[in-house]
Amino acid sequence: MPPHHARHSSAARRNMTSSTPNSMAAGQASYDPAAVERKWQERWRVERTNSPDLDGAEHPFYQLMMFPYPSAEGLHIGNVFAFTGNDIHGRFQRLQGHTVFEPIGFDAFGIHSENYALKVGIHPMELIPRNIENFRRQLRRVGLMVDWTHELSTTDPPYYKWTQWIFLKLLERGLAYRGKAAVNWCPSCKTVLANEQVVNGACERCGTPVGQRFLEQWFFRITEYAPRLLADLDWIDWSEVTRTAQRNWIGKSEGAEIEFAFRAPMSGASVRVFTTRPDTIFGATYVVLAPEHPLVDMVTTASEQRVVRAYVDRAAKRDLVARKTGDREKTGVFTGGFVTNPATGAPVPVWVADYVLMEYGTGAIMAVPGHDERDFEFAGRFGLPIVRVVAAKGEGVDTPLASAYTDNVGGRLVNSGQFDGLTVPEGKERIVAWLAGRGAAKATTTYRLHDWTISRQRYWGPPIPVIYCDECGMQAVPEKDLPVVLPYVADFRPDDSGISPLARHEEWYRVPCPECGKMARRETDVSDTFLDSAWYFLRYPSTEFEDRAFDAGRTKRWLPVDSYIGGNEHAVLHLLYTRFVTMVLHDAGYLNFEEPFKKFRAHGLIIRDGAKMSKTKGNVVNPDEYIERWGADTLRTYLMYLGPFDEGGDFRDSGISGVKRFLDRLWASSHEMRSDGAPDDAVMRKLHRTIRKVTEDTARLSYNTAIAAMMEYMNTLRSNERVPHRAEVEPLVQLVAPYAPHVADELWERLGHPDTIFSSRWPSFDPSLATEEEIEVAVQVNGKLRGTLRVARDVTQDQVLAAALAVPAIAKFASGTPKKVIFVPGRLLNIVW
RNA sequence: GCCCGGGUGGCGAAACGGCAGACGCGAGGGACUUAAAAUCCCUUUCCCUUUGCGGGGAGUGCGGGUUCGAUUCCCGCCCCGGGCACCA
Repeated sequence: MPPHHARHSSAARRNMTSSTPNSMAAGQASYDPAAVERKWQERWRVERTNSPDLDGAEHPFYQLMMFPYPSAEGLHIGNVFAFTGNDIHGRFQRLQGHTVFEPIGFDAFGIHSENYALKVGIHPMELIPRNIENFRRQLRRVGLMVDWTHELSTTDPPYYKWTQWIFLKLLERGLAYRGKAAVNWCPSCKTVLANEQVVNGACERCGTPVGQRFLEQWFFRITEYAPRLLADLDWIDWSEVTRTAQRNWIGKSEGAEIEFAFRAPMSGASVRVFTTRPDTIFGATYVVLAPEHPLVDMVTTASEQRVVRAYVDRAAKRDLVARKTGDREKTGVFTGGFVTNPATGAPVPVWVADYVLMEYGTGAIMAVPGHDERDFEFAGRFGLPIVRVVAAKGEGVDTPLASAYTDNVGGRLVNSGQFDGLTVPEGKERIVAWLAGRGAAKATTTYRLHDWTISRQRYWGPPIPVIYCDECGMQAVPEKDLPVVLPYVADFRPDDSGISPLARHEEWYRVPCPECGKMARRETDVSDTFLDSAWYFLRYPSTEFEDRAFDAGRTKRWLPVDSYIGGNEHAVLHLLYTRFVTMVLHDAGYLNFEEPFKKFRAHGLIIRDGAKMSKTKGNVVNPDEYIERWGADTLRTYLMYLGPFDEGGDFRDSGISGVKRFLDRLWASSHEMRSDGAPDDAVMRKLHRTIRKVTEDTARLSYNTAIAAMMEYMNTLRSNERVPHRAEVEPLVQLVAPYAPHVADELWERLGHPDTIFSSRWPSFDPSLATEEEIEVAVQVNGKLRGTLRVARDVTQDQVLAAALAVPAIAKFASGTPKKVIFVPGRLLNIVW
């Protein structure tokens, strides 16, 4: 149901095209967002308003938003929310005098695109450009300050040439390697997934339970960077939630590796375990190996061979889902072998159980059932001894353990020989030192983070630039031969073989060896999409250079990114890989910074009717509809007004009319205002307070309260049908500009300014005007509010107290001299009798 | 289970430890108008009391605590959302 202005729209449009500066007084047209937005989007394009001088900017500001994946469904309202939040910040910085670069691009490679292409039966090379075109159209309508001359798509050969180049840099530095490994295999997408892409044991993309496969894969040695990736989190200016997520993902654990020597008949060998609780070693009553552990065969005695073999086989077949989720009932088998507890000298049995994971620590643990829940459960189930070695206050060696006692702060060591009575931290240190002295232990740090699997047995990605030669072995594709272009192949469907579709195209993969010239074979896997997006921000300022990934001068001027705002769903994927790649390029001498973003802020999620938007739920909001009905300016401002930007919010139709009304009133005020005489003093004070608040709130992304402040000022401007003065209105148009750029530019022009409002300077506030002369002070008696007083701003405590005592409603509580008087200047007076 | 968020009117939400509910939506009433729209004005947490003006009390998920004063800080719970999940 289009609002009131619909029937005026054609008249409005006529009026607008003929409007000239200063024509406002004559025949004001009502606000027609569609016409205004069309006009200004065109003007900005023609005048290149949003293309900064990348080489000459004196105060560069790089505002980066997370580039979208161009889905067939088109732009999502969540994208609009995120981009608007970025755009407001970028426009605000520009009004502050910065030269702002706000680029956008498309993250168009990857499984998501490819799966959709398979579903609709259209080749991605046709589908993706179509989707991108639709995204461009929609993005333009939102009115973003995007520099379209630096647009990029990860699927363009001039872009992925450099993605491949980055792969080669990692290869050169020994950070890319091939290895056969148990990998997550999605049977539906028929490809390998990184750990980060497995959600609850299922494929992040399609939801199919993920299985386990052993495949030869390319890995990036991100674990080598774990300590640095972790350390920098202490100082980078990022949202705390994101830093915490990364910290947890990297998962640093300090502890020790301890050797448990095998007993006869295998004397001489030993198994190394990792533990974070070396203090509990006197309570280690058995040792557990992961089923994949290389020592399993060796330790297993002849009599146990059959059972152990069967268990190991079953574990190998059991996919990672069943093992990592669902029923977690502990299982395991005894190997028949024994090792010696290096602290007690006692023999302890060696078991195999799948609750121990090969990929973490050493793949073997010392089990301390008394002080570890999992070990407690396992020991209970298999009748293994449970020994107490830590006791809380009031407990002794013999206090029975109904469950594992895992507290590592309050307890004291017991049953631990010479170490009895120590606290847990003391025990850790002393026991490790003691064992280390005998060569049986060393303090170590372990990380949860795994190396990054980047091979994808799929079609839609950049081919990994490597050639295998029977004579010379694995060869990197020489830089001059980049890009290795992804060929158009009609049959790009993956199959169960675990081999990439490109491996079916001999005409493509047969190439001469760059070293010896004999026929060799290209790598037929492509790389993970997350590699594409790990460096895109480096490319934007340099899109016109074909002979380098990023130009040194441009990079020096524009990077690192000043402000990056995006969804926290990327906290441990994109944002971690990006930091890693940046560090590697820094170490390789290509960048002089190792952290890519000076500032990162996570925004919230837009939901609908309390639920995440999805096609199946049918609650997807199409931005086009809202832009048509209300205009982009209203939609933008409304999305920001919904709630705190970092929390997101529930998108409902109710409320959007209030924002439209606000812009209508801004329009009306700009036309009705008077220019003669002087502005109202009280209104001007309110204006300066508003400028201060909007400036502060916009800077810290508190958009909802900034908008509220502008609305409040609008109420002041128009209260009791007063006619506002030009000096009262004009600055408001500027304050609104980051939020509702089209209407602001239109009104700015109508106010007689020939240039875009975005080349004007943000209004400043006068601190003395921003302060009220008279203030209201709350008067409390014994902490309870009993009245308020209007007093001069700079009154003293005694003056307020005297005034308060003169008020009967307060004086009636008086009983002698007050025990205490608390005075908060400008706020309140509390009298305690 | 662990780690993050969050819980405030009919609704979305504000609130440096200092007048809880700004701003907006919705609802009700009024002015202007032939009428409508637009605009402007008033009311809108709950309970008690008062013919009215007014007065009193309770109240920010629950229970404690610190403080002259707590939505805000501390301790212990409950509920909702998200993430991680046998990580030794």
